[in-house]
Amino acid sequence: MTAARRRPPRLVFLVTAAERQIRRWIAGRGSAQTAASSGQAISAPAAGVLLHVANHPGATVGEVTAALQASPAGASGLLARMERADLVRRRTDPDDRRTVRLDLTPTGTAALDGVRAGLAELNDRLTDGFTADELATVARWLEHVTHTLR
Amino acid sequence: MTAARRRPPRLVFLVTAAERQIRRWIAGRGSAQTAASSGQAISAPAAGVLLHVANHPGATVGEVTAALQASPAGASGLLARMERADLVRRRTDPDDRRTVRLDLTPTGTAALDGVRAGLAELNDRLTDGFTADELATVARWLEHVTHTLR
DNA sequence: CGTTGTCACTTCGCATGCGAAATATCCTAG
DNA sequence: CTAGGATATTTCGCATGCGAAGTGACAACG
Repeated sequence: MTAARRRPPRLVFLVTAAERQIRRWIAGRGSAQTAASSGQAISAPAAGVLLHVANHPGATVGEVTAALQASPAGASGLLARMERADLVRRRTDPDDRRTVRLDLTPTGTAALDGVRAGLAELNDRLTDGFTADELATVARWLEHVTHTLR
Repeated sequence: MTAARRRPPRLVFLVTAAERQIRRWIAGRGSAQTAASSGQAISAPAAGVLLHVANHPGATVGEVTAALQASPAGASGLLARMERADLVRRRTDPDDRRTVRLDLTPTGTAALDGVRAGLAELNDRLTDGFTADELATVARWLEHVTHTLR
């Protein structure tokens, strides 16, 4: 059981599996707790959008794209679905009609509390049993992954 | 910069971003290196299938599903695409015609070397700059995520 | 002013992945 | 032997995500 005994497992697979498990959890239990009031599960990327737009009203699609580290196409699709779900509103910037500015709808604002609560619970579960140092290592590694493959 | 200084970033987002980055890397640079000979990028789950079936010829769909920690539906779809790409063959078990047994095609077998090489390179990049202990912590955390949300 | 390039975003075609329902096959009790 | 349940896999509808190509709008040069 000593840390370095076993040949390090394939981290690629572990990350893939972990991400899918998170997605499943959000879709499943999440629908009963994360979104609580609204009743529908809000995916991690969607939650990211809600939080970003809440902190930066009038944010552009490009800003959201950067914040999520997604592709423009992916962000566009996500925002379209979120608009269909009445969570955000898209509005063409009158000063530069190429850019689209985003705002939360009342529904989106109302969903915020549930999102924050769900995120907190998820974070609690994910961090449970690990020291701050260990979690810092994990975070550093995840950032390393994101940046080294860029 | 001390480890525990900043409020721990939202691990959920980091995992999500890292997984997407891995997927992008495989699809992009991967097509030129991972699959080398065959020429087409092989996704992480597809690589998992190839390796599992190589080690367990005649494996069933259920076994692959468990190995990948995927849903039966997801595995089924993946296998359908892999069969379309001529990487695996599906054959009904004559002793129990509900189960489907899997084997690698010659193409699939030929792709194995490239897959292993790509996986090794990816693993090198992912582990670069981290000690064995740190990586063990990361692996332990990823497994914790997978299991605690189950 | 127009032409030409750049920028912001969307659309399209595809891969991946899920849950729920359908399908086909096997097994077991009566 | 057969009805009913269990099991293995697929199909369907949807969400997510990407790259490439398309669209519309600004900008800069002549």
